[in-house]
Amino acid sequence: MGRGKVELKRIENKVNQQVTFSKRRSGLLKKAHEISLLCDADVGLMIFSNKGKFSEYATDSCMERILDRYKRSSSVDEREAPDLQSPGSWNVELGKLKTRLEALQKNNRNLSGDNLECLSMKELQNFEHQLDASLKKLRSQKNHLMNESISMMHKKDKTLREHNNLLSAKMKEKAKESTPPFETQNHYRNTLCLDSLNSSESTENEGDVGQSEPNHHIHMLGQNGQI
Amino acid sequence: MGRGKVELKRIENKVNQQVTFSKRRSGLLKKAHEISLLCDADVGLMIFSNKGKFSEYATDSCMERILDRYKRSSSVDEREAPDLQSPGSWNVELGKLKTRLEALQKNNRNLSGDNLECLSMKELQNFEHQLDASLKKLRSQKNHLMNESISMMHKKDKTLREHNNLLSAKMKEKAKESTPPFETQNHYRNTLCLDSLNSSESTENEGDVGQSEPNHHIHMLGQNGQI
DNA sequence: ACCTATTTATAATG
DNA sequence: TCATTATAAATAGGT
Repeated sequence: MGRGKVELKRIENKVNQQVTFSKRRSGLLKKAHEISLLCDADVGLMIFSNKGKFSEYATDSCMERILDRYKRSSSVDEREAPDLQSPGSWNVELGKLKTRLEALQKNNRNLSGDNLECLSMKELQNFEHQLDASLKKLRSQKNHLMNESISMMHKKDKTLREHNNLLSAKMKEKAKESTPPFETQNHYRNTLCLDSLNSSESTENEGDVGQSEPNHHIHMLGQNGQI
Repeated sequence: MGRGKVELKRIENKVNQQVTFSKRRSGLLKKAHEISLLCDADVGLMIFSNKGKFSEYATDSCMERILDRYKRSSSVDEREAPDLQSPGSWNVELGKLKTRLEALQKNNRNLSGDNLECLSMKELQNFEHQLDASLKKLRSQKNHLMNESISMMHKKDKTLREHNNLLSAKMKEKAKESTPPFETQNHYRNTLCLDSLNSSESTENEGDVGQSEPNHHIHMLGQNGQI
């Protein structure tokens, strides 16, 4: 959006970076406000510039409320600073950590597809294979989870059907007691069974179990909890 | 931004609201990521839809880190660069770095598909999308590189052929001077041309250019690689 | 900070 | 939801 297409990588020129930051920050805040207003959403946004300057937006101007909601939704909130007592060469440690951190961050960006311009063909291919492999593993794990949930539903279904049969049998008994057996009643019972079976099967087939391509069916399944 | 001007007020129609929410949410997340990457900013973004569905973005995928920083900055004033001279601050710095490093490392493992067992369905889906997007970007970049090299070789080929023609012409001249023209020499020239052409083409076709996902890449591709 | 040429985001539509 | 398209908005690069 501007006179040139923007490269998705760190802006090295400090001045440009600062200008861009300022413009984009206001854009981001504005859009956060808009979605909150238009769509009735609760939004919390925190921005620290590289210089440490802080900006925020929160629906109803109350970040605390959003944070509370966040904590509640993510249930687990254990907070503990790592204990570092050894008075030794912190200086050295710090340097090492920073180096390592930079390496990791670079890798992370590569893996996120954000820093590809400077990679050679061979490196690109390596990353491609790595990503492909990761995706396979991930999808297999996803399928595993889904299959588990499906078999669980099968069991549930079976249980329900058994219960249903039991109830039907009982009804039959009662019917026998009060009135002499009649053809119509048998027929009635069978119909009931079939109905319950059909409805449960159509329910459990509502998600797309098949591999590959993230798609909306899967979203809907996982939407509200862990399956 | 769209076919109609947007009214800055709550969208009453539930369906429209949901659609708009979905679109704007992805836009917001994207922009949060972009400012983080481009300007080296630390960003934390939390969104609850009106239905309660939660989405988030955090620099380095670690919301906890951002929240921590937020808490620190809102209680104690986190002005400017940390004072590395005071002995106590190293400790703090070190802790921060380690936290960040751990976050990155975790993210890295997840992106590499190494640590999937403990992820929820939702997290898995997030990572799947991320990986998919990365792979697309990566392949597009790969294609870009290949196209570049191909067009370079075409140029080279052209140059060589021109040079070749020049030489042939010269030879022909010389031949004219010393001996009367003969069929064999023409034939020789043609053979040479074909050879140079073939060798360059076999080189440029190494690797798979036409990888999957045709649609979106196409327009990204044309950017710089003319062929 | 202001100005536009462009690129992006997205509302409407199928 | 998904894709497409026409348009409104955001913003990169200049001044």
